[in-house]
Amino acid sequence: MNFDLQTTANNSRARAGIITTDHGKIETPIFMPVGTAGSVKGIHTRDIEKDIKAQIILGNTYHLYLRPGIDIIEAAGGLHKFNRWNRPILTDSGGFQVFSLGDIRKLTEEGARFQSHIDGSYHLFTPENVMDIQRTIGADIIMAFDECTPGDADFDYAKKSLELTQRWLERCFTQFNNTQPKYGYNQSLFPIVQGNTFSKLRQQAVAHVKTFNADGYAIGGLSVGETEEEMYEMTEVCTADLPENKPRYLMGVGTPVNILEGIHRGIDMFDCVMPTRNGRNGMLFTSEGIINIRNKKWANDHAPIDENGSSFVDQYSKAYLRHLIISNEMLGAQIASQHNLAFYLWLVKTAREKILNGEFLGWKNEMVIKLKERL
RNA sequence: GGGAAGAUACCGAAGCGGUCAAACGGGGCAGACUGUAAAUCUGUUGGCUCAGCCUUCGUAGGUUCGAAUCCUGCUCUUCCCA
Repeated sequence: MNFDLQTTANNSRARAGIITTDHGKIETPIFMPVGTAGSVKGIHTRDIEKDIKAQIILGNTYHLYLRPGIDIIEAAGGLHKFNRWNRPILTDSGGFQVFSLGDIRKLTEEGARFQSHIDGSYHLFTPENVMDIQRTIGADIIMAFDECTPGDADFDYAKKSLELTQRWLERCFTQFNNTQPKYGYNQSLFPIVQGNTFSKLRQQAVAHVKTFNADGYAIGGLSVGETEEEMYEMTEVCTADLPENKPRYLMGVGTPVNILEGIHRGIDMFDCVMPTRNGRNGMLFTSEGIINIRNKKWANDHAPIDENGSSFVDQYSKAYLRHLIISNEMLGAQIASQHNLAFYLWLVKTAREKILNGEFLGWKNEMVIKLKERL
């Protein structure tokens, strides 16, 4: 994997670059649709590629390991062949599930013992087997196995947790470096910066991850309950010290505003379930603001969902989409998800253009005001 | 024509003398959702000058300190027999 940093804005840390993988190029800043179980919920890969114009999607180690199981993915020839997405894929390690499945998991030095949310069976994830599983899934970018702490964790817990994440990271790289890709193309391992909302811990974490000279670096443990101000502050603390010539990935973020603010602070890659999950639940993100399409005021509004939207689904009327969502028709969830993803990809593409032509900061400040609007 | 059961809020349906403006489900309205245990979850759903008051349980009367709950007439619905 290679990263070509093209431009850095002069009055912002915003950057434009190109990541090159064996499955193609990714123009940054980029938003990566989340496809946890091997599918971006409700959207065909054809539309992900040609309509939404996504350049890379996510998968999740935990979910794919539990179902269908890595033996099946291996027999398919890897996730790209299994889900027929021939462009870059990034897999999350299951570290986020250490956080979100908090009730049914136990942490030890060795790893995390989980109970499957599907059948209650017990499983152990270690840095080593998570690397092996991600080798088998075959994503272009794989993530270190970490502990993601809740936003309200205190300093002592955050410090202990970071230290565990750091020891796990050493083991991740050892295992990664001692194993080979299975399908003939390269994989890159991204470490994850933790440290919760404590600048000192974040700085220590950044210094530690840099020692691995990785192909890219992720910032984790944000958008997990802390305030937006804390999230922005921690992002800045991290990007200040991360290498310029490597992509930075802010995990799990966020709202369209969060993404613009993240780009402004030097982030190159984002992922979030919000466009798809919130879309299924009737929330639309548009360049004019946020729409709750279930609200009665749209019932007889026959104007397009988003007149200037980049997706073909944007020409469906608000009244029709509302009818579909209210009626629990699956097409409604599909249209809403597709619209939101197309909007997110339009947003980062436009941000990239503005960075390249030197207009980013002014444009960003205008957009942030509009994007917070409730229609 | 004879007999039986029943009529409860937007719909379905509990309640069977006081703690009932009335359980529960659906529908309606609104909110939440940030490396997806989520096509999920939460709140609300008679009116008002809103910690109180007013009007509601087919309809008209009655019994009672007190009725959605008991009694009588009427109207309608469903089922059974002819």
